[in-house]
Amino acid sequence: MVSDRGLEVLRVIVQDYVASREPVGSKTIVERHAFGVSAATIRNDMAQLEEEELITAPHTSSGRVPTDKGYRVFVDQLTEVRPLTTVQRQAIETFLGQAVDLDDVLSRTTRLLSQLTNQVALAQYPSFGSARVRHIEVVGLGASRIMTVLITDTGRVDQHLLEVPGAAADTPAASEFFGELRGRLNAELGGKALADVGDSLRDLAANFSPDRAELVNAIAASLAEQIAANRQDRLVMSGAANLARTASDFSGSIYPVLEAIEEQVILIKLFGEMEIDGDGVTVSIGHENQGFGPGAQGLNETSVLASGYTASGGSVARLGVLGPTRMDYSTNMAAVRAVARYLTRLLGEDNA
Amino acid sequence: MVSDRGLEVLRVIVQDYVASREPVGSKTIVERHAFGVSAATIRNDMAQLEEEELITAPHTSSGRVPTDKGYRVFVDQLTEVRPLTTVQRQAIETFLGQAVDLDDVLSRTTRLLSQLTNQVALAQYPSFGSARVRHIEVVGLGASRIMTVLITDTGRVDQHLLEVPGAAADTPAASEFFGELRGRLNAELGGKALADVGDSLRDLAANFSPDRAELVNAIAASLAEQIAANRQDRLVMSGAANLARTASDFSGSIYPVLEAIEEQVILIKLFGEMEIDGDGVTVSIGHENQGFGPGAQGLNETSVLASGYTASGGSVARLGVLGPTRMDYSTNMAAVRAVARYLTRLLGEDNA
DNA sequence: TATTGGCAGTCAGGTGACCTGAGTGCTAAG
DNA sequence: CTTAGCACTCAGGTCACCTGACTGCCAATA
Repeated sequence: MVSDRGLEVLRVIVQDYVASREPVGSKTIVERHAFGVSAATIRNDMAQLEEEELITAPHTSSGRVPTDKGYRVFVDQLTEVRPLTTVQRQAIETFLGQAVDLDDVLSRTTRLLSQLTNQVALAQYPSFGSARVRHIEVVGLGASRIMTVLITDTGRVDQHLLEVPGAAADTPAASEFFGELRGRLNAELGGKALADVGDSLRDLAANFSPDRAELVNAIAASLAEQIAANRQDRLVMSGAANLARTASDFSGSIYPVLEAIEEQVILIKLFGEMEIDGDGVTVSIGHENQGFGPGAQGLNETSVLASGYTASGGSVARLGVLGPTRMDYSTNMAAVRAVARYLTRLLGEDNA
Repeated sequence: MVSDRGLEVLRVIVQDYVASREPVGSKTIVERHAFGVSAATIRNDMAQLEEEELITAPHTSSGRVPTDKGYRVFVDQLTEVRPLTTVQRQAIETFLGQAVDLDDVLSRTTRLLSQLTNQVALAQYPSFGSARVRHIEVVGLGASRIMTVLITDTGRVDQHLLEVPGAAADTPAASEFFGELRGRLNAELGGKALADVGDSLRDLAANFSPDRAELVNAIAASLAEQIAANRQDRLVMSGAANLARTASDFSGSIYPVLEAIEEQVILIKLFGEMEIDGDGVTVSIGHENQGFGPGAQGLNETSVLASGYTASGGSVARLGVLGPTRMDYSTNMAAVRAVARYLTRLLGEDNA
């Protein structure tokens, strides 16, 4: 077992290594921290930590470096999420407060978060899964072209074009018909969860005269497709340049890392698997990122910090940062948590 | 002056250097290309090329490398844009053909282009500048919340939320009023260029009863803001990982390059300055990218290829690729041109 | 038993000497 | 104008060497 002092040694190893980027040895530990024991004693503790695979030596005669497992223990037991400074909090409020729509909110969120952490920041669009229909529009755009617009209570707007030859969609009659259709759609579907609208859409044509059936069905199919296609979430990303800045933290090129990030599927899966309790911040470290498809091994030397935010309608999405395992967990976790909280407040009140 | 053979030498230097990534010397030139003269003669030609600053020697005893100026001459005079293979053409059609909306089109475009060129691909949203209003929606979303949706003939949809306390926007009366407002807005503004709608919006309230004036003005202001805020273009980007792959082509870190790319303003300015004739491809090489704001010197060692595409309504936007100056101009220019052409066709017919 | 000082051993990384080979510029001759 | 030849340059690889920062272990100590 590792003694209390041993854990304390682990902590300072992580902290010093993150700060200095150099393997830390027993001598520097006793010099920089008041342990009240000699370097030899620290060496004994370090031998135990190495036994437990919490630290490792890059080569025989060098100091020690935390392993993924070491970072894990550090994150779980040894670090306090230190609160942000008031200046930083204000920066969040002023910068995010200016956003005009959901796109803008998420774009600003990632830019802000990447600046606060000096890492790559990621944010997921609120999932359609548990979102509800707020409003549906059907608009004729010329003779044979119809646009459907789906607005959800998460503030998301998706449009879809469909082509219906011979629909005569720009006549007054069609306009009236669209009005009726719009009314019925909103009456039937308004407030329903997106996952549940399928059935109602299928029966839609029964409510209209048979000669309209084809058109109604085309529109219903378009809406259904719109919902299905958008079920797959999208990610917003910012701060990729920070990866290049910290390139020396990676053993090889940063190419596989960038590639894994652009392959958004991997991150979406990873976000999905990370359990997040309340407004906490979850961390996935190094090899823990594996198993999310080919390309995910590009994330072998990175850590992902994630938290959740809630858009109105209760739909939860993730946001977080990604960087080398050698990162300042304490500060970055605080930043992620603060931004997630603020985002929840913003989107909650904004769409209440 | 540089002789004809001298230019031919420049051409093979560029081609060989791009292919091999190594300075090319007189001996390898006579070995690999049938010039019918000796290495010494080539050396004389190279001395002239160096005199003209078209090539340079990294160090005394090594082969030569093209300068920015050398690439410029190569691009302007010595390269044929070789057509794409049928397979590649088909890839463009099938991949882009599946797109469902403008976001999707541009996202697919950049992913495709980055795959075709192995470089970073960029695409600009069609500018609002010359776009026209296709449709405007006004929707009540609860008691005090109103959403305006602006649809342009470029296929772009922008929504905006506004808060009007006490608007009672969810009453039947309000709904009717919104219908009237919607009708008037579309009648007055439909088909107008976005740049020209300002005046009409200002006079809008005069058409409604005075007790509605405040609300109408709020909505008009919202629409005006929506147009103004979106005048500034956005960029879609893909293939940043390719920069990491070609990292050895840059003298320093790729950090400043990535940073310049994320700072979209620089690229938007650069795109704006590049003159594009017809469906040609314009190239900006190395130092030519300077002068577009701080951070632009990050693009000192990159070249930007750009072409234009036309969305219906005549609004022109740019797309292109960015990579190290040491790139395969011939192939990449062909890819950019082909994608730009296809995009014009797609967006033209799709919104005709 | 836990801690300590001391000592021998290890090894990454820096330095300097050296060599090799690719490539050049120049000159004189064809 | 072209060519062959020659002397020169220099990047980059290799090798030997040294230094300094660590460690592991052991015997002494509190």
